[in-house]
Amino acid sequence: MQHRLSRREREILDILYRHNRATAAEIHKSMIDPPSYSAVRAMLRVLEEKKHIRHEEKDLRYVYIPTVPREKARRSAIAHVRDTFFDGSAEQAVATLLDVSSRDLSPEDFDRLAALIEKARKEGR
Amino acid sequence: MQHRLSRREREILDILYRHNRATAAEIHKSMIDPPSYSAVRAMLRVLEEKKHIRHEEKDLRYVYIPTVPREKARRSAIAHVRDTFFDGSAEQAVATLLDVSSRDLSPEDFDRLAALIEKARKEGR
DNA sequence: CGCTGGGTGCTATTTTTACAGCAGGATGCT
DNA sequence: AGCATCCTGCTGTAAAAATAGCACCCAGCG
Repeated sequence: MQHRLSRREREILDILYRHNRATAAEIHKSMIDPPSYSAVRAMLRVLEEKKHIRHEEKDLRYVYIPTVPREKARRSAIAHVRDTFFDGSAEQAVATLLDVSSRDLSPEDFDRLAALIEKARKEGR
Repeated sequence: MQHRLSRREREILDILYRHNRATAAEIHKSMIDPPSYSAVRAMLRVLEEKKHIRHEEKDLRYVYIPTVPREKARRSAIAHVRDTFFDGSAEQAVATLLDVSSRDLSPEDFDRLAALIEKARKEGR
């Protein structure tokens, strides 16, 4: 389902997940190597037809929103990365995640992470 | 660059990252809703032209390998998920990762995870 | 040897994607 | 009112992707 997305469709959807919601103009601005504005709008129409997104009207313009809620999408995205690149090992995935993110983490972040582990440990029982 | 991949190309590349290396037949078998074998082979040729994969010859058949090493691909994949779905927060990403994986984690895994955090904390200084 | 079962290389075709352009409607200046 | 601006809706089309179908090659076997 999610796998049926074309390159641009995935790009647009990723932008929507980053922004939570966005107008056609915002999406256009966020695209890398963006096509014309009208091309973006055409894709939005297709994405909507395929039920990947929907829109609401806000101040006379459309605001687009993914139909699959972010919470659900993020879970499957991270599980997919874990399984594709880390042989299903959450541990390895965390290791890489920490490594890639290390320069942005404060001591407090580490405290919170440690607490997270303990929480998961207890809940796991 | 990585973003220029079409739907099937990404699918094939993901399979290659899961398997590390694979023959056309193995890839074909691993695809969801697979097209004909020859269709897969055509895509492999295109992927190779575009330098996303290369092949080695093993026992008279081709074994395909991603040109971008797994280690590098996994780092950018996980950073991408973190940024797209978790507002760049490694902490949130770890939380979801643990949640999604919790039923597969042993007490020893939690020990290792805790150790991982401490290690990252020290290295971060 | 002659056939069969894999594999490869190449090519042709259909379907999808990616894209741009234009008409039309509301708003808000000036 | 007239004009510019920003939006939507629709349509056409070039390019790329997805796919199938050969022809050919080589190894193994009866």
